[in-house]
Amino acid sequence: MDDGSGQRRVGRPRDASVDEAILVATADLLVEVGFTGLTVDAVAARAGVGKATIYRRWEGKEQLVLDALTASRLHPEVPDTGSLRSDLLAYYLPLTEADAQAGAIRLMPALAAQAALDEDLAERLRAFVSDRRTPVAEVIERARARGEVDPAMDVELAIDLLTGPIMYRLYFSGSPVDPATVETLVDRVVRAIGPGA
Amino acid sequence: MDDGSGQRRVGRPRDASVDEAILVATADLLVEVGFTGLTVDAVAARAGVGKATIYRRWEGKEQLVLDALTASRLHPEVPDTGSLRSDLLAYYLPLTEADAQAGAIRLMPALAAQAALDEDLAERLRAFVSDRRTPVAEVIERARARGEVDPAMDVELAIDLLTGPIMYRLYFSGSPVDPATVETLVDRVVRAIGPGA
Amino acid sequence: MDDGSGQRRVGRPRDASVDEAILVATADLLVEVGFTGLTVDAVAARAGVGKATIYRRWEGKEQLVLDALTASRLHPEVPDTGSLRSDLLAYYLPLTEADAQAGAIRLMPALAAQAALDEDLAERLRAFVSDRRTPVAEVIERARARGEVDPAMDVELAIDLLTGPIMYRLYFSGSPVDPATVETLVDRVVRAIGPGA
Amino acid sequence: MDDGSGQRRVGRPRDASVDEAILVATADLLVEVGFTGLTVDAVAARAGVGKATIYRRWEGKEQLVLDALTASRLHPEVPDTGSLRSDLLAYYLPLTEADAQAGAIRLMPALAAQAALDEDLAERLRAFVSDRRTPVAEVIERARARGEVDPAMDVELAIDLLTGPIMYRLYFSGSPVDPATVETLVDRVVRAIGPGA
DNA sequence: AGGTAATCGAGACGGTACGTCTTGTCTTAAT
DNA sequence: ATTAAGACAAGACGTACCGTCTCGATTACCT
Repeated sequence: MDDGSGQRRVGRPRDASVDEAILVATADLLVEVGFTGLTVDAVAARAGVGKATIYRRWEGKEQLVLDALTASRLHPEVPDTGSLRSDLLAYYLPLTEADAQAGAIRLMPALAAQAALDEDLAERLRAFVSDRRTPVAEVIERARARGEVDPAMDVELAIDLLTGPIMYRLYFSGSPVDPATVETLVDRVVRAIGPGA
Repeated sequence: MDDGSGQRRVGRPRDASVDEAILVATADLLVEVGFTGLTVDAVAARAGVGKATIYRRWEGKEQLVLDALTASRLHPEVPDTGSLRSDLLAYYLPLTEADAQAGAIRLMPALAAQAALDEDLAERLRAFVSDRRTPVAEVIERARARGEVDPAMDVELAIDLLTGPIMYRLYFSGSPVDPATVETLVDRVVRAIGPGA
Repeated sequence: MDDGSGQRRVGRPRDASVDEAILVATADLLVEVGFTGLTVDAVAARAGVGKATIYRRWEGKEQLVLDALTASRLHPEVPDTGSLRSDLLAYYLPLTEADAQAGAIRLMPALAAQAALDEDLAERLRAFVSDRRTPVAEVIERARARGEVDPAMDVELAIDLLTGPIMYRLYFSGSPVDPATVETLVDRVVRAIGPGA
Repeated sequence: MDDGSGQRRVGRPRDASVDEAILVATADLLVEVGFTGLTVDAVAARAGVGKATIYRRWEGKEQLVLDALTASRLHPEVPDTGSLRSDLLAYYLPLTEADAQAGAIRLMPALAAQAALDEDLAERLRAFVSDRRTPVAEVIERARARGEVDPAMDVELAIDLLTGPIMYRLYFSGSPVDPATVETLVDRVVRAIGPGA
């Protein structure tokens, strides 16, 4: 009889606490030295692990970092405040805090750059991004049920209208992402996706 | 004898054709191997140039790439078709072509990643981005003069509402950027920034 | 109840066929890839054995190789042809065959190199070498009894005079070790160790 | 106009002082940690040199060590004391000192082991060995001119009769190489290669 | 018969050296 | 002073091997 995984394992099984140690070391080092400054040797040393143990689990630095991010993700709660506008503000305003902008979100361009050369990484990156979008989709669908959103509006594009400008500012234009900006953005998007005139 | 720049020059003057050769080699290689795969040695070899010659002119790979991008830019003409909607479509629809998406635009995440560690590069990146935004700003201001845009609307945010979602899709979510999407996007943004109800 | 060895044994006894398989795999691989190219992983894989099983029996690669050599040794018969000269030729001429020179004898320098760092290995190496010298000692002693050898001659040095030049040629000088050379060598040594003038 | 080497050199020439520094560091480390304990990283660090600089000049550790030995060789003076016996003692007795046996000579087995896998190294090793044999050859030829050596005696084999037993003892049999032994050895070899009875 | 304990194949583990690669600087002779 | 060529120091990369360890399964001995 077999377990559900269908995976017959011989030999010494991988030590799950090692995965944990590596991911923690990676996350810590990312904060300290950034993506480019991160070396696999440093991760191995910090985690008290051999380099081979890292390369046995991940193909390279990018996959490792992506996993470190994924593992440390705080699945944001889906806000439910009663109105589309306040739900969206509840979701997006925390992004204006310095902490949020200094954290994991900073690493996205490096991953996107690498993803251009590595379809596997690109796939994982898309999954990661998609994961973060789910709460917003839920908020919008709920609003649509209440009649606050144009029935014809594509949810994906609606999310892009919110997240896109914020990321664009953070990464490329350097314009500030502050509460006032987010509020204006949300107001404009609420108008854009509301029921047709 | 001195030139007007007040710059005292001794010895052999720099060969301007060398700058050109380096930038062309850089641009070619970027297309072939991407940003991460680009090495300064390869650029030097391709350009038939010593590495010192490159480092005498640029501070590093990132600045070089940024200049290669800037040099090869097609300063897009500011469209003037009579309406905000058709002006914006004239500007953004070309981005849906495969060529455009495979080209220089692909390199932005790598530059953004590096810019996080290098304020000088960040400054140059912002300038580059700002440069590309000017035509859209002009289109929007013209529309505002015609009464098509809310007088209170912040132009910068308006541009972010258009460019942000497109870049976000290209780099992170992997969703397609096709003519239908761009058209829907433009329609929604036109509604969002139109004169208040 | 105890066996005569005074060794109290509990648990599953060691499988003797496993020793054999490991030694055979080692000997085969030595011929194929040489001492430096030999890895314990490869021995384990070839023998169909876990690495721990090897390390349970030997302290390391060198001991293993030395045992593989010892196990595969063809204890050369002590020649007895009636004269010192023909006895010595009977013993040393086989060494001029390509097979002999390509085989185990080739591995001696690697073991000697390692022995310089490992007194235990050095001891085993000396025992191995001494083992091979015994037949020659017997030949010489027999000759001495017949009056063919100087009573004052040290047997050990006599053997060194024969084996030393041959090994030196094989390992270091690269000079050929052919039948003519061996014959001349034996003739000279017979003269050197013969009864004093 | 070209120099005699016929080698047209462009680019920065190799820095000869770097070769020196690397060889000195190698020689020092060999004494401290032995051949097996020697790492290329350690040589680079000690020499204040990048690893690539080492690999640009040598193919690996063995070639480097061999060059370090060759460079540091003290071309032993050819003794000329008037008799074959005393010339040979003048040459070989110094080998009985602990210093001599602990030094470069200790590394020969490791090199010989590697030479079995690398024809280029084997060639260099033979040249090194041959170089050390020259003085003895000269001593023997001079003795032959004086009538102390059998005109038919092959000089190479004569040298093997002296050096072979000494090396064999040092590397394999572990028997001592002390002044008394060397004296006996020389006496016996002098008898072996003297003019025919 | 059941318990105990060392064995087995498999392979993960920490550590460490390898040889390659890239970066940005420096050195040469020639222009 | 600049150029092309390429050597240089520094240090990260990903691979390989060593000798140890852990796992589940086996195989004897000893109650």
